[in-house]
Amino acid sequence: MNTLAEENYLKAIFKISEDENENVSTNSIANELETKASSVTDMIKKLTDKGLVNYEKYKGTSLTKKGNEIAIHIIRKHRLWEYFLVKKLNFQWDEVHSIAEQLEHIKSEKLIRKLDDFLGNPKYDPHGDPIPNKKGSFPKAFSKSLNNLDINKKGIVVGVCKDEASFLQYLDKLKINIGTIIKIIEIIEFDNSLEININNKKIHISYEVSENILIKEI
Amino acid sequence: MNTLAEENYLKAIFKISEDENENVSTNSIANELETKASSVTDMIKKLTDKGLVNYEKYKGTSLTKKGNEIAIHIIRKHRLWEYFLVKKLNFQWDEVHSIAEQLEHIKSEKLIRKLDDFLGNPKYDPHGDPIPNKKGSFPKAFSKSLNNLDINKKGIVVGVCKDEASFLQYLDKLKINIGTIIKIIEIIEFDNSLEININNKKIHISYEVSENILIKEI
DNA sequence: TTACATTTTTAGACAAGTCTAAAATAATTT
DNA sequence: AAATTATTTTAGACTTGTCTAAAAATGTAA
Repeated sequence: MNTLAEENYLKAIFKISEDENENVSTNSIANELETKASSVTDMIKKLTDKGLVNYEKYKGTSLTKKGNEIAIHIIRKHRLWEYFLVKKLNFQWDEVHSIAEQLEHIKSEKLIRKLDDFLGNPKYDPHGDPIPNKKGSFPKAFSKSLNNLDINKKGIVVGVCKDEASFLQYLDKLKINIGTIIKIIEIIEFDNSLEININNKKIHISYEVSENILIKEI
Repeated sequence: MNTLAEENYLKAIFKISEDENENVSTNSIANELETKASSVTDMIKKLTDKGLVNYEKYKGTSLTKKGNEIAIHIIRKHRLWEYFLVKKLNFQWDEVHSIAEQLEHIKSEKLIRKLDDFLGNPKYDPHGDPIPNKKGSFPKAFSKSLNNLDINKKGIVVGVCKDEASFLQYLDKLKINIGTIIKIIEIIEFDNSLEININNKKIHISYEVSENILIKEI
């Protein structure tokens, strides 16, 4: 059984590994967890002893098979709880992250199995992120970021890459939600920002925003 | 904000205070929490500094108003989660205690408010224990222990005083549940055990069991 | 390739919560 | 009331997870 701190480290390493494909650096973990590099080094040693990460001094860290499985299981729990909070308790999608960060550490296999069934075995969480199944395999994501959509093409929003409340609230304000249909009208070369069409209204969004919206081409 | 350990101490003190009406002893807390008296002394000092308990060396401990409120709030959360686990996720009543012991420490007022509404603002948990409302007041319990019921009288089971899995499973085996109707046939003077009638079957239970079954006379 | 900057690790300290062993106090027995 | 027993507290140590400051390794630039 792993402690809360250990679980958070595994999750952080998993998250960083998703983007960069090499060993993750000590600093990037420290950054992700808002802690100090020295604390990370200490914890990494402990996780190495437990066989959850591969680590060589000054060379960075990667998850072992076992560590990866645990990380995925925590993500599964996190996303199932987020789904519960939004779909059953009527939370807004920007409110659930911090509560799910607590709930994801509750230890009971049976609880998660039963919760999954109760929710109807959902495949995607309220942010459009795939929910791994019991065995740890993710449903395929057919999405791409909005900034990769061509001009004049239409896409349907299936998720977001950022779960900061401020970002999600901004999307709400723009009336962008899961299921919203977006058409690219113009790509401003200067800063890669976009003119897009939503419900027959033309709006302008920055490149950074477009990067963090996942769409499926239609 | 209080730590998990602090919350468990407050809960333990509350629980002991329910039975005995005086200051609770250091040893009784140690016993309840399966820890050592010296650890209790240390923690009690911390809780005193935080204004959550009244404490005088060698004289025992009691909850302050503030400490009492926190304890009741944790009990509210525990019982709401138990209700959720049994009524929504179809857990057995003997399985939920340890999971609820984890869930009760999740910090979010909004979560509990929404959970309460989602469950239909239940007044009693699956063991028949009253669920305090937002303001911390308990619904009145009109129950008494089965051993206090007179001979030839009938009662309906409304709760239990013990939530050990072995006890609850034994009750299941005897077909005693919330709502079961019990009639006292004979009280054996020698050991205060009881002959009782359930669904027209005569069975024999020990005094210890009868003590831990709550009934309402009918 | 030497010098400087950045990253990472080590060493030592600290807070929370626990423990054991010993001392202090309270309760009980004779 | 003195002696014995039980309870409670203190003192000091340990673990987990964190931190700061300094040392070591690595990376970059002239």
